[in-house]
Amino acid sequence: MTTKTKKSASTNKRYHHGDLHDALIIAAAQLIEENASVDFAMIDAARRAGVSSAAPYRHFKDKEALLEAVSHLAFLGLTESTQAIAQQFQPGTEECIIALGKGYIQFVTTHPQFYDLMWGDMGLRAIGSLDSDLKTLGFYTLVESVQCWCDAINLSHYDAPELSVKLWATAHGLACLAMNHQLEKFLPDVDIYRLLESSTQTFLEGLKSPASP
Amino acid sequence: MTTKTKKSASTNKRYHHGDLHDALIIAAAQLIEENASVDFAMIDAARRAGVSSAAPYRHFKDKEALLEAVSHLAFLGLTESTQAIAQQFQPGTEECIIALGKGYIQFVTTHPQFYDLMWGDMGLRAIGSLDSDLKTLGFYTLVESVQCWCDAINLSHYDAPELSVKLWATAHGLACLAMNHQLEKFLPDVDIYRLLESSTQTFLEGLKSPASP
DNA sequence: CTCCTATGTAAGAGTGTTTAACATCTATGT
DNA sequence: ACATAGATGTTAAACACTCTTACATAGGAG
Repeated sequence: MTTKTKKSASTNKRYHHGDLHDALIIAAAQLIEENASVDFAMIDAARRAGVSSAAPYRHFKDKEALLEAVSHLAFLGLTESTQAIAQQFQPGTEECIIALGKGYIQFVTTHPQFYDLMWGDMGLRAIGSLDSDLKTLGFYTLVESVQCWCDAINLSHYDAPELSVKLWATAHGLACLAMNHQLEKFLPDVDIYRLLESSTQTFLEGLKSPASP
Repeated sequence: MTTKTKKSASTNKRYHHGDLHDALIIAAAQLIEENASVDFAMIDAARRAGVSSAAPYRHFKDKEALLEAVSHLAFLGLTESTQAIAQQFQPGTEECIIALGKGYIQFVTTHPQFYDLMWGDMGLRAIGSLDSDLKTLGFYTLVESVQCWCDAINLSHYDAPELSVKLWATAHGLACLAMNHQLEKFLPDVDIYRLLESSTQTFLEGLKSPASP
């Protein structure tokens, strides 16, 4: 025996390890970050948490379930970041809408390794319960701001969710292209945030134009 | 021996199989399509081509090399589709620009299994030689049309590549969101092509507005 | 015809996921 | 306290997949 009783490193919520469930999520997130890929090894996450290779299966049905938990964490981060930004700006202003877009791009591009988890491969399958709430919260923050913008300049005939999807798509697309190094290929030394800003401004300008659908 | 000499099914370029190289690419593409994932098994591609599990490694260094070849095929399809569309419309018209966007969305969303290969995980690493030419051809088709549009209505002070990137980003973003079932979640019964069309129109309208950067 | 090289096969090493059987810890009731 | 049930963790091994090595064979050039 090695007398490694490991009594109370952290809050002693769980039995043996203390909190293997969360420790595994954190370990997996770290490995994904380090490898810049979701293709980490289950056994490495286990080792990093200080347990044997089979232990994780007491907490997660399989590797995909662990990935889903990490995905949940990632969406939590995005949602929190979005809401924090919304509170720093006057809702309904162009600045607010642009800031939300910039924040989105910032989050996505600074965590490229989480992309697959959030929108890629994984997004297509699985992802059950958390799907409804967590994934939509951030979007409705944007919708709220867009609705305010419409009301403020007498354009209430527009459908705020639809406009929001269009704005979201542009930010999402720019973030994707940036992560794939497409932006720098066609626009050397481009600033993605400036791109989003001017793009959004042009779009909003178009909405104000008399020749709008 | 099974007397399966398989003499001349296709052009007899290669020795034993005839053309294992291409047969493997096709088999891999099929498997990716069927599994709706790039996570196919090398041995299955080999079996489908009628050879042993080690044979593919005579033609492809590893699995990633085979995936890269499939990716090449996918980009070829996208490029051809884009150029075909460009030829059907008067360059420089809004119809042409919108059609290019619709074609892009059509290609991406009808081949969702190729997304990872083209823009996802794989896109980030590897992908060597084909990167420069094939991946850019389609884009420059768009740039050309945008440039014509600018010239046609005296807006030549705009940077066509930059505008093209913005338009591309919107189409790309919409396609991504559609594949992840985000569109239908927030806009039930939405038509993504109508969304792209109105979005593009609004953007172009914004460019014509006097209050443009 | 014989040899060289491109191509393919068989077998297995290495890596990683997951399960099964067994061991140990914590909580709970008495 | 103490026993016990059930949750948590360990070891060993089954299974799947990638990729390598050693050997076999086919077809063309001399």
